[in-house]
Amino acid sequence: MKPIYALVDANNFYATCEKIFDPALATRPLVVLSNNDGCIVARSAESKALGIPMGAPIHQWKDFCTEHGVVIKSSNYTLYGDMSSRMLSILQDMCPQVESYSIDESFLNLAGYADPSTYGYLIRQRLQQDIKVTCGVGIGPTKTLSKFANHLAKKNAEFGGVFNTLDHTPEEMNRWMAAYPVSEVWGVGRQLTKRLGVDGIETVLNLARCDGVSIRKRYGIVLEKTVRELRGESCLSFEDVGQPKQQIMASRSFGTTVSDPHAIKAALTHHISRAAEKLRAQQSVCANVYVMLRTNPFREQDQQYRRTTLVPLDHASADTGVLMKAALRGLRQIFVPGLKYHKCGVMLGEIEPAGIQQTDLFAPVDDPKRLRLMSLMDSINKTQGSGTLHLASTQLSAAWQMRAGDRSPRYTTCWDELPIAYA
DNA sequence: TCTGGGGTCCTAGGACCC
DNA sequence: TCTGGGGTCCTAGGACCC
Repeated sequence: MKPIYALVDANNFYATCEKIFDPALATRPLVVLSNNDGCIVARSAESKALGIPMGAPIHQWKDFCTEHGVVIKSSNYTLYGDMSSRMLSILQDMCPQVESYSIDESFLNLAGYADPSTYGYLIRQRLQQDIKVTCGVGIGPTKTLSKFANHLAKKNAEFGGVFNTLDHTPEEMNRWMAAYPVSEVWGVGRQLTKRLGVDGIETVLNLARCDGVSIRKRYGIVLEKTVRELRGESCLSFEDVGQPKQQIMASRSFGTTVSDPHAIKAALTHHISRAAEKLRAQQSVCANVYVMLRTNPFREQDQQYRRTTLVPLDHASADTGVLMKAALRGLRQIFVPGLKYHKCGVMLGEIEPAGIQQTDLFAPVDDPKRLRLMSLMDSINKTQGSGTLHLASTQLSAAWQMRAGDRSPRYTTCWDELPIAYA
């Protein structure tokens, strides 16, 4: 049976999470900042109404926020992550096939349901009731159409939060597609919008009516799939939850510019620890470690530098110590003294499931005793808080730490930060 | 002063091989 | 004088997503 895709997407997810636990904020405009308190990554409905744009650097909007009483919050991923998994378990309870696409979005397969649209309303109601999260539901025969339907559901109040393309005639759908710019299509970003505009393709309908082959020649295979999906031909399949990641990254900009190699080393060892933890959590090993280092591209007055280097391991590993040694070797290769660095990070590549690597008798493998130590460390860090236990080689240095001035409490995961109700 | 982090997929170009 | 071309692998980088 062909799948029927329902995209369930929470409205203003981060802002909503903040409001749920602090009723005083219920009707106030609110924005949530990125890591490091750099730019605005989420806005409540009231902030959107004030015209605050997504992604804006907060320093350009600080005065505006003060003037209009906008509440500014640092991001609290512990809280959002926990709310996200609650949302996911409700969806999994309501539908056997769920693909978690991002922290606040999932695709569901509603094929076989007697009335997908009605079920969409039920899903919406249940999320509202159980966790106070409002979402939009877009339903269609392809992922790209369900994305577009979701957008229509959110933008047009008359649909009550659910839009199903299958409930509309082709003529009606054409009218909807003609009414929205091509930039609303999933997979069409800024650059493509510009190029398509030059070619006279300005609305969703314009794109849907393009010839697949010529689009492929001019724009590549990705956009060709998008065109076909807009016409109802499914090209992107359903992926079940729990696929192991093929790359694992950990990177962060420094709170300030950093030139001291020891501070960079400290940051890098921290990133490796986090990445290795994620690697072990999905029961994988990796064979490559990429190290990235760069200056701040926004500071045009500074000398610019960015480099990545790949360090292959001599055996696939999930041992923090092994990965750490490789990362530090990479850092020595690309570090240039005297520059003002802004960000560093690591990426683990060539990831495969642990335990099935091809090895011959003489190829080194991870030391099982060390692996038991790692898994013990992981479980303690999981329950007692990240960083409770770490390898001695993980250097502690405050020089590069993030800023997060206005983070709300981790209401749902930390005993010390539970919400308090006064009777 | 202050501009995120994590992920995927595709493509172009160089190196290398036969 | 004339000095291949196609396949594959790797890497870097770009585009997109949220």
